[in-house]
Amino acid sequence: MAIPEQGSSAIAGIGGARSGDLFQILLDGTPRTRAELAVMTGLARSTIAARVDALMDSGLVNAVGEAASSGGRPPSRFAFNPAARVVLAVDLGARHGVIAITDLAGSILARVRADISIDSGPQVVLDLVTKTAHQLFDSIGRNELDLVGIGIGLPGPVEHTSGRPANPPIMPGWHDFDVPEYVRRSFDVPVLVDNDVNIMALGEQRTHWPTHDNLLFIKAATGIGAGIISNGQLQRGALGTAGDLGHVRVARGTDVICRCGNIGCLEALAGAPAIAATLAAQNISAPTSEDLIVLAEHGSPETIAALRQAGRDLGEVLATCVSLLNPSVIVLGGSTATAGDHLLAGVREVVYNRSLPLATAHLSIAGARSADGAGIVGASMMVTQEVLSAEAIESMLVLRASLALSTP
Amino acid sequence: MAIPEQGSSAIAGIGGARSGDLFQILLDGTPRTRAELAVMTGLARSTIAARVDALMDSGLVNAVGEAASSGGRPPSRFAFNPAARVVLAVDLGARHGVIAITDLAGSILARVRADISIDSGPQVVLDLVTKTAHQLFDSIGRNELDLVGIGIGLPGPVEHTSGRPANPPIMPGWHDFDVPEYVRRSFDVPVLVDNDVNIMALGEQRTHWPTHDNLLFIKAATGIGAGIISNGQLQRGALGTAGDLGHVRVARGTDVICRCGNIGCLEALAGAPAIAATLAAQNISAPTSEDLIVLAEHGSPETIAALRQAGRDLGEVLATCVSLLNPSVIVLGGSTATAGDHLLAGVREVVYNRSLPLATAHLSIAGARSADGAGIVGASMMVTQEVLSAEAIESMLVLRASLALSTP
DNA sequence: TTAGTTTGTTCACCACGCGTACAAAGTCCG
DNA sequence: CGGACTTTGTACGCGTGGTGAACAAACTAA
Repeated sequence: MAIPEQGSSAIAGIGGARSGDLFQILLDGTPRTRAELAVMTGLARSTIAARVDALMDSGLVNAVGEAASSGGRPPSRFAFNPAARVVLAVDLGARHGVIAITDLAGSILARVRADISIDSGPQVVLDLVTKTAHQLFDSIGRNELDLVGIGIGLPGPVEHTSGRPANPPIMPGWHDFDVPEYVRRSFDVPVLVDNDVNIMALGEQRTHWPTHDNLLFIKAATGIGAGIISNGQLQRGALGTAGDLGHVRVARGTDVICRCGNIGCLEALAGAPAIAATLAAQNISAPTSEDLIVLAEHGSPETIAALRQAGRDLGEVLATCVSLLNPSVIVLGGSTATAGDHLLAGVREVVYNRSLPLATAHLSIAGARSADGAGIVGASMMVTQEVLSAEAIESMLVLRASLALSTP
Repeated sequence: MAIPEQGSSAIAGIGGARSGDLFQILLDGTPRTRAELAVMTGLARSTIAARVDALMDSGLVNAVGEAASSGGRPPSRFAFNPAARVVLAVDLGARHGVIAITDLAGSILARVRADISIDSGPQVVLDLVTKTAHQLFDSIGRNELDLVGIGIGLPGPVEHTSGRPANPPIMPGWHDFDVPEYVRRSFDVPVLVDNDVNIMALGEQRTHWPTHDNLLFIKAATGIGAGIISNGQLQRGALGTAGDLGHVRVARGTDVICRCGNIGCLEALAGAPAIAATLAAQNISAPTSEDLIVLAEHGSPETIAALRQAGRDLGEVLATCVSLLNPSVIVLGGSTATAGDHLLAGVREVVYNRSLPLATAHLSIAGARSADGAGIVGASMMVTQEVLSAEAIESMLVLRASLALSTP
């Protein structure tokens, strides 16, 4: 005998769970049956059926075989289909950039690394990006109409809401340039722009630390910057320059002059050029970050010592950050962090010594896990987070429905 | 001739703006007409009328006279009625606490300052709080049924989601005590608990800096702590200990031992006891913060110098915080900040010198404006923010409607 | 006073979602 | 192997909520 479903319809519709909300449940990728979705949402089975149909029509949800029967007719299962659409993810550095097409789960379908000088100015750089993007679409034989959005990471401060760089030091000509507007001339989809460190932080958090809502990502290379995720959200500050740790003063370096004109800046002590200079003074040549990595791998004592000291300097600043933000993880990325675990060791040494036990008891300090491409994944995530939101899905489905009506 | 209202009903209901959402618009206090609300929400005038009626029935919205006619029947106007319900706001310090009843806008209707030793333990303290609360209700002659929630600020780290203090150093017996559960035995309403600094930060931001979404509040007294508002939201960190700046190392104090066992802590240099000790070494007695304020007002050069130096030490730490968080305001509160503008001057001196121009160009550093009671207002705001949310209002109205049906 | 305008209220219509009924497709047991 | 049972999937009547139009009320302007 079938159990009568649900009671009073006086409170019907209060939940207000629409197709978009249903989709949010499926976003984790787990295949689910209609019945499971019904109990999760509290909606009637008939309603779920209609919603699932709409989502299947759009392609965003796929049937993925049947589940085991529990004594009756075996239910079919449905899951989010990340392959339904694609995202264009762009990570631009000072001298080169990575342009990639990913699916909706952030998996890279195609990628190209190109030599791009960011100082050629926005038009030149972005034209090259869009041209490369068209080629990528050709190479994987995918329709450009499947593109739902573009995410771009830039090596400087960006006002994320408007997508305009704000006084970027190494990006002449980019100040206040309307990146989304320009890119949308080539691809008419949402264009989201952010600082490259923020994007890497997002990529690391979403892929490797999903249970940690308070993560501090550090990129240590030529410059030193931080991406802050608090309460699960990227924190960008008032002008989008949050995380700019390069020019924080460190006690040790009272006599070191930084390129910013101040003395004792973290970057002037622990930035990649500073480490190279330290080694040069000991007659060790390591002009590039690759050199540094090789030296560290071969166990050069001077290199290891220099990296460890850089880690201590960085750790001094991070100890303050830990007290202020109380993160549960610090992730160290960037070329300097990749050269063995020496930087990491220096950071750990100082942070665990300096901070209160309460703040460090549950604090992990780890190296970045997405060796390369954290930026790409983060750029893709930034887009999907916005484009796959309940509201966005909802309006997309409504649009499709009205189109279907007008062309029967 | 009347203009036909609205078009296709195919997209009807997509907005999903219910009574709760309507109420959010009215929350700013501005009186509005039904017609204005209709264009703002996009809902039909008839729908607005029903929603407004429901809100008026609940008392949360009041008619506030008529607006000027624009050639036809003059419209009546409606506005949020903060007097409809009350909030119990409690701000507990180490040696005394303030207990107040506020309206829904945070205006204080009645308040009492009581001598409470926080180290008497949670039961004793909270019993006194609830007893005092009952008396306050009597004194203003208001029904306790009008109470919608209780906000409590405690002088130590609190896990806000559960309302349990986490290893608070100066609150023996409070660790992991379920404050909401205990208080709810006396008043069966939502009980929200947070760190006192967080609450003060919230109060300052909501009352005096509503346009600044990135605010850093500093309380400088015996201890030194920060409340972080980023992106309009309080940031509490992984364990609720974010903002614990007291034990960050400052370069100057390499030989000062702090009570935490470490050396060079900010608190050991710039905390109120440290300032008192500096003055005592110069044969100036200022054991309490009131003494300090009097001395500063009378222009004692030693006092001013000590405060200014404390400001510089604090500024050194805040310079790092500015680089990390990129706030648009830093607000200095607490007894030390109240003793003239000397602490403020020291902070400004160092922060503006140390930080990059980009971060400080639009940065204000100001003294707290709610001389007293920022904690109370913040505690009240914390409650209203939750209790007046769209969802909360929605379910309250639904509840009222069903009660009205059952008792005709 | 009268025409015109805008607000406030009532009411029929319509779409959406719910719950029920029933067919379809399995499992389990004799 | 077939019938009893269980669970999924689909079709359909019904109630609710929101809309838009019609109309009454209240005021301005000529």
